[in-house]
Amino acid sequence: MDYRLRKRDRIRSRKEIILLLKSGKRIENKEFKIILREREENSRIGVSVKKNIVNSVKRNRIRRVLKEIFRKNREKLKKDYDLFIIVKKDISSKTYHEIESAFFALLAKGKALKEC
RNA sequence: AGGGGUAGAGGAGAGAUCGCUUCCGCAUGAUGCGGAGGAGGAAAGUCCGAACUCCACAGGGCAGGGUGCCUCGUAACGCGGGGUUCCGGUAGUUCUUUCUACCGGAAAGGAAAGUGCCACAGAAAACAAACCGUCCCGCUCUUACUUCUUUGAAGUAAGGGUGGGAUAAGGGUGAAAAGGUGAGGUAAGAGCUCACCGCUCCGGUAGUAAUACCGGAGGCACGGUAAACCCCACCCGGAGCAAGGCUAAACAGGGAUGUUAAGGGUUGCCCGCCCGAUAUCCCGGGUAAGCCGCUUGAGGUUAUGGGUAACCAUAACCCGAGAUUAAUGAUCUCUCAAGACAGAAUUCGGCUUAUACUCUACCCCUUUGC
RNA sequence: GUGAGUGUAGCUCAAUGGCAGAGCAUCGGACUGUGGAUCCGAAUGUUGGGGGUUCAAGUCCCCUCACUCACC
Repeated sequence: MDYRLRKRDRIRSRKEIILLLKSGKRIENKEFKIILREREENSRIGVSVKKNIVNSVKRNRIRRVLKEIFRKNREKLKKDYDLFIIVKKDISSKTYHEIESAFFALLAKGKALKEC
């Protein structure tokens, strides 16, 4: 399995994001809002952290951790998706593993994961 | 030894695995492989100053904004260095005033160009006058005493009233009361006169200067506030890398002006200047994908020299991020003092603010010892 | 990137440089069998924070924090 996360694996234009926001399926809890839509092949990710988390170092860490989680666990997705994650709460003080389990719990709620 | 302040230096390290991104090389034809590099002292706030680019010129006046002890540094600054004066603290000195040293701070030009303001209290708040009071003189009333033979009159003293004059010493206030203290002087007083201090003016000396010191003269005039208006001196064209340029794609055009003067530009106004036909302006429509700008620069490090210093000069060596949904990360292990504030977006010079912990220098406080 | 504004009692807002107020809300009392309404009374402030100018600062000046808005 390829664990890399190259440019083609990321959602890279404003136009695409607006389209996704209009047409995608939404799942959310207190921390995240995930918008996803099925794709033919090659899952892609985009992360947006709200500015109410004032400190930019914290925003950067949250975004990087989420990208890392996606990179390592892409094969667990049921199908290929465009996946846009909006972070609503400051979760920068949590560890990688706490964020990971919270993220998977939400994805499972949206039935986007393979059956284990 | 502990605490505080100011200034400065640093601000976790090592290993393994999996990634991201820029450049170079090779393979190749869109990705692989290898190599090298990859956030800060504040990258922050956007409070100042510049570079750079465009607006076809930037020139004058008014308006507006900014700065304001002196001097040096700088590309420039509202920044920095050094000095002056004033203020605060500490220590010493002195009966006290004062003087000296060290540390810290200051938007520190002009109040004898003009205007405004100075609540409450107070007699009065800026023109020094009125009032109370003090003193002298006149008139008058009351009381007491004395003198004259009595009625009564005169005189003296004290007190009250009133008129004229002298005065600014005193008047409970206030942030501030018209030089201060002491002596003389006077009817009472007063820079009225004198001594010391302060102040103003003039001259000299030292210094580039701010200013300091010395000498002389003047009886003293000039309350505070310009971070109130204002005056004076100096500075400022406007916009900002979403500047601006190129390529590609897409769309729908319409209107106005028009040959020497309408119009337009010069982003507050006037003059002036400029543009003026495949032109200019206005309205409407379309696209927003890529490339350049984009990192070698008022650049760093070291040495030598100059300078009290900020800084400057010369030489050698070095190249140390360049993204665009936006790289510099994640996990695990080990070490210790257990890791703060915090993330580049055109680029520099400052200022300001945040900052666990460690260290250095100076100053202050507390305690203990010599 | 550029520019403008706001911050005062729990809330909404006032206040020429001169004793920080109003309305609503809160609390206590009266009225009522009880509650509401009404009447009487009371409490409430580091004027976002720090420093400066001034005799005196919410007001003037500087720095700073938070928030809001506008334009490209």
